[in-house]
Amino acid sequence: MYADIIIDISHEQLDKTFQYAVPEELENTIDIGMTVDIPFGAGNRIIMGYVVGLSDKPKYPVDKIKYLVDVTKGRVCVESRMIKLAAWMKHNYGSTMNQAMKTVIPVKDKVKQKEKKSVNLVVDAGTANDYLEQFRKKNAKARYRLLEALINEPVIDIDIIKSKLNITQQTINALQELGIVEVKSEEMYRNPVRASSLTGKTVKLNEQQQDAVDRIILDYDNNIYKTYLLHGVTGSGKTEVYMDVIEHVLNKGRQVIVLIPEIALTFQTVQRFYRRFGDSVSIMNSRMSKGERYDQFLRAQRGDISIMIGPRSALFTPFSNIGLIVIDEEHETAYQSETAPRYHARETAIHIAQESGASVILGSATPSVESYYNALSGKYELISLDKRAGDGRLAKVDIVDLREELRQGNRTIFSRKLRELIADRLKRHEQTMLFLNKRGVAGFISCRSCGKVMKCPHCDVSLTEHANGCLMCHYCGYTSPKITVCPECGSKYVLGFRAGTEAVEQQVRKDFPQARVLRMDMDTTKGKEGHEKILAEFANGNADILIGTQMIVKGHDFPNVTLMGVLAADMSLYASDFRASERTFQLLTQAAGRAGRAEKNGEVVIQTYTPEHFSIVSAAKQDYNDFYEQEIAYRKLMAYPPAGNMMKIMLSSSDEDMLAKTAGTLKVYIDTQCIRPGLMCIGPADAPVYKIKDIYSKIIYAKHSERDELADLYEKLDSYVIGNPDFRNVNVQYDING
DNA sequence: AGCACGCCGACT
DNA sequence: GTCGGCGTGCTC
Repeated sequence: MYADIIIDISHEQLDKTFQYAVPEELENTIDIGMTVDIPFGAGNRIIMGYVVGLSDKPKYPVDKIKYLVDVTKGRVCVESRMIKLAAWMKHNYGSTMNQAMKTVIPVKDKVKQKEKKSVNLVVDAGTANDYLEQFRKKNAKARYRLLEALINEPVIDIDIIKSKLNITQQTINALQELGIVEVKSEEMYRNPVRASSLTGKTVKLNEQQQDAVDRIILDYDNNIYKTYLLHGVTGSGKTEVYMDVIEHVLNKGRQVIVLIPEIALTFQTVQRFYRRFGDSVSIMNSRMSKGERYDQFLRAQRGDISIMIGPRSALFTPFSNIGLIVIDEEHETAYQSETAPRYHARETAIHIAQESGASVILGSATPSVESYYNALSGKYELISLDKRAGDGRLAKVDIVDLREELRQGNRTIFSRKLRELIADRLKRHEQTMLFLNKRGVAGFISCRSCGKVMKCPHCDVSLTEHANGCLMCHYCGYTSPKITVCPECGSKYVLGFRAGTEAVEQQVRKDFPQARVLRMDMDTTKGKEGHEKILAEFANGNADILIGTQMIVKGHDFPNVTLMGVLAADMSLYASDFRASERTFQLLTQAAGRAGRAEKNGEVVIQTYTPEHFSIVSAAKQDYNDFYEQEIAYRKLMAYPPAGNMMKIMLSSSDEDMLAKTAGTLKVYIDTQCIRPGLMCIGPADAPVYKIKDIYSKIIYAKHSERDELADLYEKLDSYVIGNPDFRNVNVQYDING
């Protein structure tokens, strides 16, 4: 008997199955999905591998086939559906089979918690220079290169050494044996989850909620498994709908996965599920220890639990009979993985559901344009909840035109209206939140006088400013010279937004010295604890004003907040990304939902240079359909997803010249060798952040109306890149519809 | 990823 | 020659 095995080394050249002979005594034990120990390579070193197939026929010269050693002890066997899922992800999102396997197998007992290794110089300058001279004489080029670099900079990241200096592990080992360097690895540590207790009231479903539940349950009982888009305005009680459907599914003896964006995975949310479903609920989060995760995995497999709540990785809980997958806040960007395979939890959930005959509920107050498009086209079923469940009221929203403020001579961060309202709230001892939506801001240029933003004439996304003052499009590479006067109105107030949360804090302290101010951003929330601490302090009323970025508009409810100020709504509007309008609408709608969720009337002030922009207008009206109509027209016009499909091909390398050369080669290859009707390819252009840690990146975009065409293109490009030695030091990543 | 093999310049 | 060191190719 022979076993097809994926080996536990993530490398393109090893990303295929290897056939091993199964020892007779293991023939009855071995099964697809098991982890086995195998001898590999010339040294027959023992590594791990995953069994993905079994057969009686050898497909490889029999004399070269080795025997596998054993089934790895202390590891759980994954079901074969997980291996199929991994293969699907590999094909759809572009990754090695090994990476896909690791994504799908949630528990790794040998946790490679992205430990960062660095090489440190451990001898003094004199000794180092002696060695350097010695290497030069002996013509030991690699050692010379390495030591030279280390003399300049005594601590260097091991990845950079290997890629940028083209040094192999052997050279590092050699210097280590000579006692010149040491390799140090930094371990990341994580916090255990801490729980406190809370109580809440149970809610009776209103008519609309009950309708939604009934519709889904009726289909379910008739074995119709669909994807439902539950479009419910803020406060319409989506969670209650989920819970009723979940209960029904559990009663049928099937299991449920509930996905929540990590940031919203607070104890409060989870507590609601605990209260209703008790011990059958389990949580997964990224901060759990390997032991805890391993337990979760076993418990799910044994059937001890039947509901798993967690971030996108909870999707891979090994339940035996999944009946329902719920994705809350389905529009959140956290549902897309940042590492290969760059899968999207929504698409993956739908795939899993189709494979196992399960339903999917997507819930959001501001659905992603993709999902709404699918709902309108009949691919998903749309269920709307437009009535607020409790007694909550919509906040009153005011849009303030900052251009007008400028004309009136007010050049500060706060409009007169906002300043007045803040003073009023201070007097009434109610709380204020000030929101600076800095998401994806990379130096766009706008006119302070007329609000005009410099955009690419071909791609209709914002141009970003480079160090030399040139403006550049990150989709197609279009460049325009430095702009000093507004081409629209001739004003010389053309510049980018530079204000950060610190600047806002200073201004608040200056204008309202009596106010107690809290600031929440990357700086003040080092680690997860900081985040919760600030929110708790604000909730307890220890501050009057909370200033922050996106974090403050997500999740938590503060009943005493009656004023929300959005300082510059435009900021997220002009990220150089075709989803900028969508993000802006979502953020503003969420922000507006923060004010006045309880009995007190809330007010929202949105300050902007472009009060007429549809994202801002429709967010102020809390009108999703209005927003959607205009946004989808734009997507259709530009053939952006969901109206078309777009593949992002990102090339990165430490060698700038090589990067430029290979990016050009690849573009030419696509244009000449991959001709297919309807394929459009733009670029290469510099990535939004061109240089990160000495690694340069360029991007090529390919558009096509059919997704499969792009997947085919990916396969073709991938094999071309692997076969071309020029790409040796260039990393190529693909991302479809990200 | 890591091991073996073949090539290349320096040294006995 | 031959030895230490580097780059390349292969691994069931």
